[in-house]
Amino acid sequence: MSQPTGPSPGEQRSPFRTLHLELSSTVDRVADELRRAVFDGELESGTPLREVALAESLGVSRPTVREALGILVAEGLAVREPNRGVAISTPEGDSVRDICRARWVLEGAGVRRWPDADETLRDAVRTSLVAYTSAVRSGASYQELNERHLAFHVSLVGLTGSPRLVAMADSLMVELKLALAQVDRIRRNAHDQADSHTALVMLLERGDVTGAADFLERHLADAEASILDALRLD
Amino acid sequence: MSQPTGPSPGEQRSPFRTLHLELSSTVDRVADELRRAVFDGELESGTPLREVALAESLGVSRPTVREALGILVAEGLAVREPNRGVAISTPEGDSVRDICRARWVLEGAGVRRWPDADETLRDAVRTSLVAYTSAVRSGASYQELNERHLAFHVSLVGLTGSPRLVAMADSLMVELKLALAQVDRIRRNAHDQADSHTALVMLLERGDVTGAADFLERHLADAEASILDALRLD
DNA sequence: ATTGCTTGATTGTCAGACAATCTGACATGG
DNA sequence: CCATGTCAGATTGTCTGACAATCAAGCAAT
Repeated sequence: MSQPTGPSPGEQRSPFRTLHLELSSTVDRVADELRRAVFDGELESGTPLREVALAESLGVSRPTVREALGILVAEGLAVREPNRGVAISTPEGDSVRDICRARWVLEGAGVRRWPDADETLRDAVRTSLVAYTSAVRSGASYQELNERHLAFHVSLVGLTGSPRLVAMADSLMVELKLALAQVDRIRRNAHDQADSHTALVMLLERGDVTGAADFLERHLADAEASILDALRLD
Repeated sequence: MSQPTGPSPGEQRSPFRTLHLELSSTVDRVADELRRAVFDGELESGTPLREVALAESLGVSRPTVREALGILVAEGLAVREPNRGVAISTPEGDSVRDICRARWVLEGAGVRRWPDADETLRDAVRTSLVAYTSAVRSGASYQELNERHLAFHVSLVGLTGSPRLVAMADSLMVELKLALAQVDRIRRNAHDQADSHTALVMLLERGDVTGAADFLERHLADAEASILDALRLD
């Protein structure tokens, strides 16, 4: 035995554990580019995504574009009507309400598990909070503020310790970003919510879980009302 | 105005409201067939899904198969390793635990909303319960019992009134069905859980929401232990 | 005003092809 | 014996080109 510390073949015990190689397919890069364009407001809600036009524009073939569009549709960023192609989703009032309701279920579950959660998960919440607040103070770009803000909320779901719930929260945030991109097209009012979030974490650190849950519920309700108001949807 | 009752062009007021035409693409049919084969145990966990072989077998082209495989992967039923193709997922112990934890979050949220839920949603729970119990009494097939059983649990999530949470629950059930299909390959022990479910609904009808929630938590914990035991995973 | 036809555009699906990559076996050299 | 280099086969990732089905719009006809 030349490797006394790694007898099991499945688990490599080597000095290269920290190395990673980002191998991305063309399809993934196309999907990323489309997402970026949507979130940056370059593609308005309802815009049809023609396969041939995109293929020529991006310098890839039509099947590749088609597969990328399938990903966007699966994520809810776009909708496909049979034989009519796919178009950027238009966030309805019902969608926003539904997303916020689902957020409350997921994030509330995370907050309630704060006392029992692993220390590393609680630390993830703290670090995402400081990442957000420091971005606010340093006057980061609007896109980045949104990103950090939503990342904080996802880290709350992370308290459940469930990768699947986090994935669901991520998917909700993607849809939310779509709605926000439509709002920001009109008026970019990323009002500072750092204080609110800091207060939430302080309640948690103090052990007041139910207080934090109530606070979160109000916070999410406010966010919903704010988005609906900005979208001018009843 | 020749249509005084339907002035808005988006809402058709015609006598054909009940008609529906199921238009399904080839890709969807391929995906359905693959799902069926997995759930029926024809495809063992870990089986590689070769694109050319499937295309010839099903009489469709490779891009069509490829797109269907993408759907399966997005659902979590299969995994894709770059340049190595996709294979049926193998349910790990961690996956089962995670699925059950996520189930508890979603279904618990539904149960807690029973008092405030719309009457039609509560009725959906009742009807799915009788659909399950009657299937049990009539000695329905194993597949159908599973289907009804999981449909009842999804109907609990439906109490939240959130389509997205229901979709998430559906996705969890699909993964659960995959794990159960592996179990049933060995021993088909769909032990009768109708009594347990009936007791849960009776607690709800009585207005004992917290009691129902506790009952559900135990029920889900038992289910998790049972599946893990059957899979012989620690 | 409704129906029917025609044209152009777009998607859904197919067939064939090629390069890149993985697997496994084999050969080579220390 | 072990590590490395090499090769053939298999499979995927992607491209090209093509065709039928469907849709939208415009126009003609009843």
